[in-house]
Amino acid sequence: MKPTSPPARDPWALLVRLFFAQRANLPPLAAELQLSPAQCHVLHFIEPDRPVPMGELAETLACDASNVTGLVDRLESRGLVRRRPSAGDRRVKVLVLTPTGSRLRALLLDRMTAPPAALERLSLREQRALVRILGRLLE
Amino acid sequence: MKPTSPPARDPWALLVRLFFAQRANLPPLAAELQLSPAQCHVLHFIEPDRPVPMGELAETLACDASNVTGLVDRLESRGLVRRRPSAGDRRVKVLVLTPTGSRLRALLLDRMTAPPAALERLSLREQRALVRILGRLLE
DNA sequence: GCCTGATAGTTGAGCTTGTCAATGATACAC
DNA sequence: GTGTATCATTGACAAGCTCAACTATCAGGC
Repeated sequence: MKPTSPPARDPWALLVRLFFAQRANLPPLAAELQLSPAQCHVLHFIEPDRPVPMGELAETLACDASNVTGLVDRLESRGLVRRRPSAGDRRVKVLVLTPTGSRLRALLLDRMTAPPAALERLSLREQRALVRILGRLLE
Repeated sequence: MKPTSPPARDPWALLVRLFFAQRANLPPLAAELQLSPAQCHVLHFIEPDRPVPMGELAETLACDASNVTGLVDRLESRGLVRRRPSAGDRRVKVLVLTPTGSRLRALLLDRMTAPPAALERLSLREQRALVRILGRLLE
């Protein structure tokens, strides 16, 4: 007895299931690149040539600022990221990728966006529809 | 210059972006239910009336078995989960939800599957197409 | 100029998450 | 039976994470 389905609930429930099913892929991928999952998130968020204030990173990761300190400490000690003073505000430090970090990030993104086999089974028409719909979700 | 797009790569890249954009929602939701994100994953995976061997949980979470031990220890001490001996194999222990755990899980799923506003903006036609395509991805 | 209050990042304590190596109990093949 | 593989646990330890306290800086009013 479910005459009227709640609006937009079914597609989202499916997406959540897809998230969880896909979630297990990150740990092995991270291990392959000698990173932790958390470090992958940081690296993923810092685009080359777009310095990111540490506070913005904490907000994006939905975690405490002091956590970002340690996270960045470890990435910096491995030469993947550098802290630099911000031009306008001397309290903030912005994060930039080193060349090594930039290369590792490219590798990470490449691996992460390798589509699972199930996607290949979709017809071209379905793939295009999916791109269009997801584009609207992300805008 | 990208005349031919690699097959199935674009839709997956979009899905990955959606994963990351949505990822930040779990920590606050978990905190609201007095759980950690990891505990949410465990609770999410144990369906009521479907006992799960601990080893299967470790595999699904892509983590070490000893990690599951601690995770379950804390959930069990809070009365959300119980360990029970397996009928067929006396080495394995299966996990079952307590009534409390079952209620909390239902609450969690309800909150998790509350669709973000962006989904409401899709037309009914698009929502149906999304359901159909995602269903094929998950089968 | 000088308070006052807010903000960015760090530090230290303490818990949880996660790994690895070793262990005890059980299953299974021979 | 004996040997070997498997399941869960334990202990040691690194990393992730939060909270409270602290320093340095900013921004507003006077």
